[in-house]
Amino acid sequence: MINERTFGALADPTRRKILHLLNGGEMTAGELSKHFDISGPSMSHHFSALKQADLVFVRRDGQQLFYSLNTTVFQDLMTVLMDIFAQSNPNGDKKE
Amino acid sequence: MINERTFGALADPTRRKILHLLNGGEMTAGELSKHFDISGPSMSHHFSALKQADLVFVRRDGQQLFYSLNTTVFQDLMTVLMDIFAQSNPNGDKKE
DNA sequence: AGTATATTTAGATGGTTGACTAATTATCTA
DNA sequence: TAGATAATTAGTCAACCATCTAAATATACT
Repeated sequence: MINERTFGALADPTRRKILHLLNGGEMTAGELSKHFDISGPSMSHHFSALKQADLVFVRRDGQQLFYSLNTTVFQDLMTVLMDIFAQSNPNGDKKE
Repeated sequence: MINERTFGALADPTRRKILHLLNGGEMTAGELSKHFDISGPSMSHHFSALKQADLVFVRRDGQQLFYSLNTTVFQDLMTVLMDIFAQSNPNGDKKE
């Protein structure tokens, strides 16, 4: 699920805020855009980045596009970070 | 601990591989560089990015600089990702 | 001091990114 | 079909990023 663009997508604060907003449930592009002082096309660019990063799902209902979190990527991200950071270090194997 | 450059630093595959190598314990800049087909100065640039992102520590011993993982950032990253992705976050104990 | 080794800093270059305005596509309603 | 609304795509531009070579800095050794 995680691809080469996933971390890059997370690197932008606007996109992290979009994801955070989607935490509360799906929202339309327009609703999301209202939370930012950024032009519609620029917002669309961010939505595209999030889509390509597999971080969000999209569905259309009439004129509106509803975005929602792809929460399965969350687990994948955790796994990747664990792989990078969880080390066989002094305390690493301690059970509690 | 996490700053605006942390996610950006993680967005580069070379830097993720550096971090993964450091998982096994501290290594010198030279040792790390041997694992990549990238010039020394470019590697140094990546080390600098990782330092500014608070992802690694550095210590000098003689001519050599030893890099090691800053594992506390791991927890911070987990917390931030949980804040973004974990559905319904009533407690809101954020640590950013 | 002089030389070798380890690493970073400086400067240049091509590619990527984030922003904008203008134009286009998709859909709804009359 | 025409007009309004929602959102994206196209085109542009400045800023940033990853890379390189060359030069500089820091340390060790003789």
